[in-house]
Amino acid sequence: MGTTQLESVPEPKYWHLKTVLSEALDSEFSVGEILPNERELAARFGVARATLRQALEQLELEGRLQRRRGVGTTVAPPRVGVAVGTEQHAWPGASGDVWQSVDSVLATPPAVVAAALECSTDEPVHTVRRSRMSHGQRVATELLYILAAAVPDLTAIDAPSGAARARAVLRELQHLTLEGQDRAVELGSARADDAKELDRLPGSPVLVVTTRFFAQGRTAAVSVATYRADTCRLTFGDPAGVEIHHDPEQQAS
Amino acid sequence: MGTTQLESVPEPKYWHLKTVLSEALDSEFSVGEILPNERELAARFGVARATLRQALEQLELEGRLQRRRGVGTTVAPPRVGVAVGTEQHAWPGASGDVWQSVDSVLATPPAVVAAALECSTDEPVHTVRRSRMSHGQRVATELLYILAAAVPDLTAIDAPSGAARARAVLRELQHLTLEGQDRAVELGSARADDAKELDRLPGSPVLVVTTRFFAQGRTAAVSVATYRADTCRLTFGDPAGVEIHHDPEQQAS
DNA sequence: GAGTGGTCTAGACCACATA
DNA sequence: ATGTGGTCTAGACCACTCG
Repeated sequence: MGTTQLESVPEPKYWHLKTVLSEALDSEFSVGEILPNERELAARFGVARATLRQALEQLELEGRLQRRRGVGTTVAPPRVGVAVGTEQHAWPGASGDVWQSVDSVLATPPAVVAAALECSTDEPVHTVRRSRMSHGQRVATELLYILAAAVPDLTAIDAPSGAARARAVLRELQHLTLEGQDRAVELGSARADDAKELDRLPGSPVLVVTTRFFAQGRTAAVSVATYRADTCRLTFGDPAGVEIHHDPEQQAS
Repeated sequence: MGTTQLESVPEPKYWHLKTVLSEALDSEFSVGEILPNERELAARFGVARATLRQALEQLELEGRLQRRRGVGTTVAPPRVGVAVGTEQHAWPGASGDVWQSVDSVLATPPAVVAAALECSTDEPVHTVRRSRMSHGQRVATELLYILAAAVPDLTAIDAPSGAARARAVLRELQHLTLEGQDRAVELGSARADDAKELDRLPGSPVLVVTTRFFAQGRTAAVSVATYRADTCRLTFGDPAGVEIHHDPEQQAS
């Protein structure tokens, strides 16, 4: 029989490509090194550029590559561990908080937030914008919604917005008794404004951490934090060493 | 001046499409409803199918749509909340555990796991495969690696593999004192085997939850759990109501 | 201005589910 | 057998960065 055993389950080209590239990254490239451009790589592997890009997209999703328009594709460093669960049972802005206040205004909440706060969409909330750095890079942005009714003394504040106002809101928050909190993580895609601040394109994958803070028998505040999914590994609970040399990313066995 | 103000920052077509579709989903479709097929939709919006697909991909990533080859595209139900942090400080397999054992073998660990376990790649580990259901759907698969040295009595077990063996391994584990644990969440793409079990295509986005268990002064076990990112919202900490009506997914403001 | 990645097109064929 | 989404191609142009 001249017919050799054909691939009974032919792997998609981009999948195979991804495997080959992944191995090449491990053995022939070092962190920060720049890869040949997409047209060159596609030609080298004998595929269309779109197919090559499909493989690159997955590798970027897994945190192996970093692509920047006008610059090129580089080998990404291992994901950084970012502690999310350590400030257990403390209000945002408590001492030791790693977030930096950017701005704050008093406004009505978007519908989704109003639902989480169990309030109507026309009840005023303080909206605080914060950002978080890690390893010299901005890794997350946050929108913090605080029921205006929960921090009544704040009406004395004059400034209508600004970082100083944000800090004043958070300072006021510390006087409340935190009765509990709640956290959820899910996949999302970056809104235009978050993307810009995180130096990513709109739509790039992010990990959305939603935290609800309970006080006075109700949900008093909600935080929606948006982390870069490509560069971050969120860590929880008992801290400790943060190693796992290279990250347990998935890949064809 | 005849020149009207042009869009100084022209939005990509697929981004605009995504916004339009997203609004249509909210107002004109109900959960489970099937959308027109891709060729039809592309024609209706006057774009190439590839462009339409780019929009659909993002909506699927955000959990708004579900696409199945040979079937069609349907409106996805809201993401289900899946508790991840409640069994705090208990071994896998303890009473109340929501995971179902599937199989177990004694083998040498992959390099990444060996690093997490701080052991060499030729030290034997029990590898237990488990899966997790929620709301009638399989939402996660897990590979649990347990240092063979940590459960020495197990050598008495005869069966070389199988679910019964898996349960025996976990039963043995309960005798150890759990000294602490460690958890991390990151984005990954489904390996071929996990994808099959989760009824997804290889490479689809998943949330990878890595848990390390400490006993006898070292890392005694490591769990790598793979959750469907499209359908799951991982919840942590103090449980409570799991509401947030529709999910704080990101989108063009 | 040259070179990069990002977007978009119009087609083709394939794998899969269903009737 | 038909219709669906998934893969792939070969081109074009655009937005961005940098020398």
